Amino acid sequence: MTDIFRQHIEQIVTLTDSEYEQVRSHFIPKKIRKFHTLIREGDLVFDEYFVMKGCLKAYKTDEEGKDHILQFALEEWWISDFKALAMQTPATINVVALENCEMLCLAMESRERLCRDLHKMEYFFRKKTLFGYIALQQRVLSLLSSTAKERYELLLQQYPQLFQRVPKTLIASYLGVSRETLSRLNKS
Amino acid sequence: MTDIFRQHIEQIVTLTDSEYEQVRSHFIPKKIRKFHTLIREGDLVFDEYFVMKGCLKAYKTDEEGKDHILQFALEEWWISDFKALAMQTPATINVVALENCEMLCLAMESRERLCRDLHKMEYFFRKKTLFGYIALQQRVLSLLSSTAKERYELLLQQYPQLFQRVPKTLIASYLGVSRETLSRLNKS
DNA sequence: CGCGCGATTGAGTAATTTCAAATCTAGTGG
DNA sequence: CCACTAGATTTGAAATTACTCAATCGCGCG
Repeated sequence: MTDIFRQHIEQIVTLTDSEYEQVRSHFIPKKIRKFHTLIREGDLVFDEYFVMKGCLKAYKTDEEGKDHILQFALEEWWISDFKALAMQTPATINVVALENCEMLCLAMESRERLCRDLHKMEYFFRKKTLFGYIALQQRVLSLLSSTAKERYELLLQQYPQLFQRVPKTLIASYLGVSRETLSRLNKS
Repeated sequence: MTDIFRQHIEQIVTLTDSEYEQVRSHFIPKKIRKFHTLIREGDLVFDEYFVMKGCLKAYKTDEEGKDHILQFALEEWWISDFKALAMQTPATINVVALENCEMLCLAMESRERLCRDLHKMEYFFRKKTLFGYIALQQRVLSLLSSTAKERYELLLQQYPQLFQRVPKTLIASYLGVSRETLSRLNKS
């Protein structure tokens, strides 16, 4: 089998087989069924997850009960409540499976130990985090300076698979508009 | 003198004097005057900057000529066009001094070399980037789920100094509302 | 004193939201 | 194969919100 996890890491650093075994040994497979919750608001969070198969959403529910999507995670994405994980505070978002999912679970201590023991992995996580930071800067800029239609088209272009797999309502709440407005965008 | 740069790093990793000298030797002091441009859209970007004194804005101008603030940088903040720096593509934002500024300038190769030579510094940059990522996630969530008034009050609470130092117009374009709307928020 | 910049206010306009209803679609069981 | 149902999407109309543009205000500085 082609190991998408190893490939994912080796896009950034090359590993010997024994290094890879060392890395892999810290990840624990985990499955979760469609609609089930991986992280619930208020929970303490100890792990982050690499998605092998399936699709999840991380979202926050506001006072009025409306949901706002912080991120989706398809195959080869990482997901968690990174703030809760880093600060060891209760989760402020929910993470829920949109399909049956298979993940690799990495405990925070495992990540830190990997980074300590394998300089390459500290490099890997630094780069990965930097790319995430850059992507979020782009998202902030697009929230500030683009119309909903432009944001929609950009997302469609960047992640066309997403539109086959998640309901439009969720796309709307990722883009920051109501589902009715999103629907009307397609027409014009 | 109290070295705010060393303190800044030692909030995350402790360094021996000689390690600190090694780190410090890669940073080149740079001054820039109020209203002058550090990075101009279209430039190639080779450096990132640690602000010792002063205040800058990173912003994008849209097709209609309106500015949108991606970030401010006060003392002890880092600023650059991180996307342009990481990808070695032309800058898509401008970085301009709002006051006379003193910075420490770090070339990308110097950062990578520091990370290679000093595992502690790779750890430092990984953590720093993670905190930046988390802060941006919070900003995305507040853009999606909070009213302009709530975002204003959060910013005021987190960075009260900012309001003494930058015009309200810029605060408005950071929050994603017109300056008139921001002005009316204070009243209600 | 008067100039200029930033902030505020008012009025009209444009865009988005809300709420309700209608339509479409995929999956289920007869 | 077809009818039925639940969920998702679309459409319509009214209400709300934010925007634009223009005018005014307030303050610091020469």
